Amino acid sequence: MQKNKLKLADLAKLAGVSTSTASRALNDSPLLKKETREHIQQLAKEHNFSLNAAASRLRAQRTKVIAVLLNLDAYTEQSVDDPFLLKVVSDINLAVNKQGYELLLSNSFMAGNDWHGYFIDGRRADGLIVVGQGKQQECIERAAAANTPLVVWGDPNIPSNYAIVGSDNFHGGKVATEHLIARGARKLLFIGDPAHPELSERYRGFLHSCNHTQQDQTISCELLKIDITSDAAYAAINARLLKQGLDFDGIFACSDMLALGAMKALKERYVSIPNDVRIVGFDDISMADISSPSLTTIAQDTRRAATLLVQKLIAQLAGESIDSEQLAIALKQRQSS
Amino acid sequence: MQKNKLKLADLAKLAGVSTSTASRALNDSPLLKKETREHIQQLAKEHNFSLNAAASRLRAQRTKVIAVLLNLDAYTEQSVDDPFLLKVVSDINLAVNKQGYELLLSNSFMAGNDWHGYFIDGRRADGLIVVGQGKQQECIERAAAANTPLVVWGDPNIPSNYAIVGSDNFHGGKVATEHLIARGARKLLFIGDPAHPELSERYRGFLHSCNHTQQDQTISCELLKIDITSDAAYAAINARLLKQGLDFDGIFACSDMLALGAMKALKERYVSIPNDVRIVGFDDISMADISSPSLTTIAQDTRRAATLLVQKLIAQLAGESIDSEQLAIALKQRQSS
DNA sequence: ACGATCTATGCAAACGTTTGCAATAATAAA
DNA sequence: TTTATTATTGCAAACGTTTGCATAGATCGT
Repeated sequence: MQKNKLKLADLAKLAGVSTSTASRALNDSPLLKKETREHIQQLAKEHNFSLNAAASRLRAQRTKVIAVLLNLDAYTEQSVDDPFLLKVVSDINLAVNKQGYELLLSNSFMAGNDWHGYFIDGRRADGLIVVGQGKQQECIERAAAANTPLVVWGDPNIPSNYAIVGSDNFHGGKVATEHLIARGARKLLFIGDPAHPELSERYRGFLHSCNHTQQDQTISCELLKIDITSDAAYAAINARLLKQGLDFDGIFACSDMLALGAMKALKERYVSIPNDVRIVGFDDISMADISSPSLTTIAQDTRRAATLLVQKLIAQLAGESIDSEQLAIALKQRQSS
Repeated sequence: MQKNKLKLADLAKLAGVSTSTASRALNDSPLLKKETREHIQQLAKEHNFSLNAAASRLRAQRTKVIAVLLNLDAYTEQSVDDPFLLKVVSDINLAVNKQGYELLLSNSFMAGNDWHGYFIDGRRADGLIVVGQGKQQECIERAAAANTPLVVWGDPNIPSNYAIVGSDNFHGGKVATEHLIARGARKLLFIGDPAHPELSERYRGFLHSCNHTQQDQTISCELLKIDITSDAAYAAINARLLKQGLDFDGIFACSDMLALGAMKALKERYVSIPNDVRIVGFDDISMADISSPSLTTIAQDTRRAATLLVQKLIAQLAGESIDSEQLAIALKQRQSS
């Protein structure tokens, strides 16, 4: 706990070089002779020296920080509780660190409406990863229009002036629904809220499968529009069973949490899964495997998504122009279907 | 997208004042006349002006950033996916923002061993919230010894030279176990890993209840030491049932995820919950309520914990000395017991 | 052996704020 | 009126890096 923190100049003096040289050494500049560089780095280690990031950022006009913005309409004042979303953040965290960047975790509460001003002009971060397109995309579009280095986790099929990385939600919806039908379901329910871009694509896939599957029997499909919380799913299925009885035999839930909520309601009313009702979720959160019956679901490759998001953002920071990219999904069949 | 970003001097010129005045206006300095202040703030809004945080931090020697450090032995190279931990982070995020600070999400991978050097000397953050005490506390202790503003989420009963906020794990363990016994369990199993400080306290509570409960029959208790993942719990209970049959009638799992894993194994072997085996978890993650049977658990007040962590840290930044604080836990009885 | 090219380092000027101190204008006290 | 006090504002010096340019040896081709 030395009282006087070392500054670069002090370290330089210790090494008998100029501050320029010291600076270059710590930044691995190829201008320096290998010995000089290593000697200074060694010295820095010994003295527990660390650069003043504020000064460095000011001078270099570069922060080496990536901001992750949770863009969730509903949760403005509320803490996030969706395990899938948090997994995405966690994976992004890892990917960001691997590239030598730090992660500023933010949200609309802090950033306000002018994301470019807050993050970029404000020199808080070099670029932005937006998690979730949200119901209205104005803020993202404005930021993109202002040339903010920016990548979005969302549905790559949505037309946009910014790059999006995300799963093939339409295909995921299709696959899930085809699977339900293949497993014998004929009266299908979609639960979720298609107002969200990604969920809307899943719903499109659902409809597509319902309408295009060749079967001897006709397939009926229905949208049960609910808030995307497990509680809402539980309540909705519960109410449905009470009012109309069991008039469906397959559920495609737009997220695992919804599926689990629905399953709880079904089990409480002694509806057999998967015999009476087959059910498929989306996301493949860890609970999908632990629940019983375990939950068939559409897995998203968040690990790879995170890597891509960060790679693309960094490419954009380097001046390259980047494109959206779609990730393949995978059906994980388990006991619920 | 103005090409030339405004700097404070420009804004000042626009307002017809000096940069000093402009600076004070944006920082709500009481030195300024109210009109002046508001006029400049107004102007700043109009022009989407935002201060350069790097410059500000350099000059003021203050970052207005709080770093949150996920201190997890196991997860060094791996992304976190414990829903409870992520909920804690999310609650901290909220609390941090409410106090006007930003949140730097970090981990041992970035910070290395010299936390004081990295965060404080490096001017990346003003203070540190460490989530999880980890199996070995050297890093925390060293940082605390270096006078790092620092608060830890952990068990407040652990002796330490730093302030800890956390639940009363011992009492939680006691209450959970007493409840199991009250519900008729006699042969109790604790699953988890007491090597972690918090879990060790829960285990102590477990033992205490087993040994001090007045009952006609004697209570047996046993530690089943496993990794703290739901998979491990599933595997362990599964193996146990195969090898020794059902030789227990109550489980206290040191986390909900473990409890859910255990429940899955029990259900697969047609052990009735709660008739044959009562089970209690810890944390009260959202899945506890959704699972079926729903899971009795010890709820931790993460919302309040987050608020306290941030408050204490900020108090410490202001020079006050702060103490550890223990939060009450609450038994949530559900169907599993 | 001599200019030309290259390598390795130092000098000094930014980067854009905040803030102690001085200065001036306005008000109160005498 | 004069002086002491207070309320506002401006001046200019930091904060600690990075980096374009200059410089001085070292190397090389002829």
